[in-house]
Amino acid sequence: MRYSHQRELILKEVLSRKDHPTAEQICTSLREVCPRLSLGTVYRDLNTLVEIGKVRRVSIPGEADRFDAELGVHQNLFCRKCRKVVSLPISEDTLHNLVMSCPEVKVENYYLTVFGLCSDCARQEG
Amino acid sequence: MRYSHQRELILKEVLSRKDHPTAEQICTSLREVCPRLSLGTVYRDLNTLVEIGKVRRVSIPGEADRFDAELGVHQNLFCRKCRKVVSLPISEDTLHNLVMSCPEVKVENYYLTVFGLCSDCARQEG
DNA sequence: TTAACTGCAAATCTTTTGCACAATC
DNA sequence: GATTGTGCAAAAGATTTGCAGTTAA
Repeated sequence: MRYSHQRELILKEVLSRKDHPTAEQICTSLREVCPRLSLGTVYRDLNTLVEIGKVRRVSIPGEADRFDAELGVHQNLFCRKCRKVVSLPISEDTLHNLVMSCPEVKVENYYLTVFGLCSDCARQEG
Repeated sequence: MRYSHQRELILKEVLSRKDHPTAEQICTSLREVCPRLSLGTVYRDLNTLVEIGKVRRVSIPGEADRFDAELGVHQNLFCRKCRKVVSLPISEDTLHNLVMSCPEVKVENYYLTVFGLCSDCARQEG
């Protein structure tokens, strides 16, 4: 793989944001600095970055994929009210053991998506 | 809500299958007995059935949604080789406690999707 | 120079929707 | 008879892809 200006920009953007942006949001942001950037390129580069493990994809049923660079220990909550994705401190060990304990099948990866209200919205609703 | 022949057919089809079919697969099957059945209706009815809790939606990133009627204790594995969805015996209690233990946020629902190889494919690959 | 990367637009795939008609209550 | 549900086709939304041109090695 060789160097690409666009791919670097995209990686830097994902690294610098904490709001789990979509491909479209990343593209819109970056067009301020790279006006010709195309959405197709953003998708292509994000796929590459996910493959090489520099970026993580967060899929939410019925929504556009989000991307983040927090490769650490956490899973995500999708807020039904403000539609934000927030990180969730869930014991990776416990989850890992739970998933890996399944007999017969070969687990390679897993995804926990939690729905509900983020702390801000939960406070508001009481 | 009033009775509908199509909705009943769709529910019966989902109940009778164990292979987590997509809306398209359900539609194709049912056309043998109801040739005019439209895909739009299948989607509409499946959404209704999910809302009233008779059917469960299984979302897999990048794939069409699957539907099943197993409302019991289990989560799903998506096989990367044969692309089948199989049920997974995971301790619902442990998972529930794990998810519900998150502070501040209000968890309403959650989804564990596991990727890897189903038992058949795992055996083949060794 | 040549293979990988990009922009652009068109294509693909899944799901939803508008509307006129049909079925249910 | 009033609504709800359906079929059909078109639309919408997200993502991929083909191709011709550009760029990094």
